[in-house]
Amino acid sequence: MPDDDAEENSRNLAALVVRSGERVKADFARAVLAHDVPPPLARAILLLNEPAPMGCLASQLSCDQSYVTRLADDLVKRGLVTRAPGDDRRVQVLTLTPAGIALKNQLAQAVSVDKAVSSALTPVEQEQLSALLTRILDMP
Amino acid sequence: MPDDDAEENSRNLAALVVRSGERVKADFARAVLAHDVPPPLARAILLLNEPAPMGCLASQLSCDQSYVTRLADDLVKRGLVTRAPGDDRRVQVLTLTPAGIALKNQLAQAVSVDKAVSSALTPVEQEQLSALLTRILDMP
DNA sequence: TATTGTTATACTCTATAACTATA
DNA sequence: TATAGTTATAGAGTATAACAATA
Repeated sequence: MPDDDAEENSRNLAALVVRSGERVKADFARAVLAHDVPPPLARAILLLNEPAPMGCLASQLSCDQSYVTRLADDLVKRGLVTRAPGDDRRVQVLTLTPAGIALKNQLAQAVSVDKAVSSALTPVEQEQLSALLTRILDMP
Repeated sequence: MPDDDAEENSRNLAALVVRSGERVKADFARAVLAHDVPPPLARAILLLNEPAPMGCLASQLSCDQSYVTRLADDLVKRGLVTRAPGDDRRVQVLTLTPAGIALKNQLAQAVSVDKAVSSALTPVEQEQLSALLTRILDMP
């Protein structure tokens, strides 16, 4: 039955997509945990190229604002960011401290060295992969 | 600086791989939750084509055995599987009940209908994607 | 003694709801 | 009254460690 084959193939492909995502996440986690930074904190740090309101970070991380509060608490406790009111006094702006900047550079280095994705594929293949995955993500 | 570009591209690609995996997982979750089955339970059910020892399920799910105990408790409570000692009396064999089989068929149907991956791509493209992702997963 | 599974506990990541302060 | 952030709480998914039964 070719129908069953098609179905099984597409299930395998789905599983492959999931496992690849998990592999990339695991690589990221390994790289940043070596610097004693939990992955969610590392993600936030790497996004903080410019000082940013907490709500902005929430949308970049696509998570709830209350979770950003939690992350920010942790980052401040570690001396990696400061929290200061913005022009609109409701807004709290997060800014990397010098220690935060130094750590961000280390993390950027660590995650770029530890890149299963780019070391496995040629630039052309990376383009192909990117195009295919974009098609999936663009599905309704 | 072309180096920065390459680095940024590979970071974007990594993010794309992660997001695609999350998309597929979210589609799976939506499909099975419509049948009142939490995703981890659904995964277990779909793997139970044949009666299987718990340790076998643990390795297929790549999770700890103690977690399989938890899943099995839940599946038994729902009347979807039975737990019975095997030839080696240390082993507990999980077998789908008739209700479990019926649900498995419904779930298989639901997840195959709801397939962003295969509806977004032609068979040839699916082959390409599969090959590229396999290369990533085969990295040391 | 090594292996299979269970129990109790705890951890990580994240959301929801109710709230405060500012606009 | 709408918006930004905070607090307290809770839930999903999963692991670790100590243990029991069988081999």
